[in-house]
Amino acid sequence: MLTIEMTTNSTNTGRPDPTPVFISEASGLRMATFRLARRLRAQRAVDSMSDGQFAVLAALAIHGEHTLGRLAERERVTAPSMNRTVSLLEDAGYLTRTPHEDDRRKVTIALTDAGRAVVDETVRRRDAWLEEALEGLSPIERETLAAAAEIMRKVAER
Amino acid sequence: MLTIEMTTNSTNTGRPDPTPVFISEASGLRMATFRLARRLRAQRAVDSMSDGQFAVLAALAIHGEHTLGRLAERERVTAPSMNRTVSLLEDAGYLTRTPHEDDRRKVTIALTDAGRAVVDETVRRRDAWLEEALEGLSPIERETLAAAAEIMRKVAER
DNA sequence: TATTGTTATACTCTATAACTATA
DNA sequence: TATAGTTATAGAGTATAACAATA
Repeated sequence: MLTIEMTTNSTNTGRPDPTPVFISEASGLRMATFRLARRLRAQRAVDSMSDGQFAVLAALAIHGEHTLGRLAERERVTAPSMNRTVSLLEDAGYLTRTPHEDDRRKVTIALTDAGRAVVDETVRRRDAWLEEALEGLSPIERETLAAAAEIMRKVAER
Repeated sequence: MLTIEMTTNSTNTGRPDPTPVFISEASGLRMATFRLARRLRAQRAVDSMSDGQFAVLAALAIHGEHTLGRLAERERVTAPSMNRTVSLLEDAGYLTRTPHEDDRRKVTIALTDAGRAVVDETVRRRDAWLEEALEGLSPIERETLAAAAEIMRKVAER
């Protein structure tokens, strides 16, 4: 895989840019992705819940119960940080911490019904907001977005 | 022909879904947008800088100098929060705080060359990462993403 | 001895309330 | 009196270091 040197910014030294069209594509997609993500993130079930807290609940909803260490690893924070977040969510009644069956050093962290409800309601609001927006588009535009979503997932996973 | 991968809600209660295709489109786009945004956000010039700090520098780079209040308003945080972030960025040499010309209660906050360099380098890295990913795609896939970016911006602005 | 989780401590980022300076 | 910014204080979220329990 070859590396491309990009010079799109305002500190351009004057050297001509070899691939102007591709650069424009990347910048446009980057900005559009950030703006749409920001709008979607604003749609929440519990307004006082931070993104980090919600991400933990969402991970448990999608991937099932975790040990503390695996949860910290998945969210890319340290174990003490995750321990603190988990404690707050436990106090709020959104998840439970139970001793692991086999290895008693570990704990099993799982969603409660209340925690699952928060995830479901947040997902519902975000999708409802987006759905309403999609309804204002043409069929071709919607097909373009659906196809783009597949490609974006592929790109994000590389 | 593109197949949309269904990612139904695992807590579906059995209630019939009135618009399964549209919801699938929305869910797919929502998840793809969040994942790509997360990957892009990880590409930074200064690794220790928080998203909030970088957002301030980016706002100054895009929209020019601000008073403290306008900057807080734009980033949707309180004036004391923004004041603290601005103080840290000022200490780090990324922006300057100067008295306002007309109204001496106000301060004018502007990027330094170092601050602009951080913004430029971060943008460069994100676009370079994305550009490399785009190179692995077909021309049609790239066209789809370029068209989708336009639509996503339109959707985000509604 | 190594691993898993937790506690101790510290710094950033957020907020609300109170204060200073200026209009 | 109202506005712009700042300071005081507190809670959330992050980290590293040290500790306890278990394998």
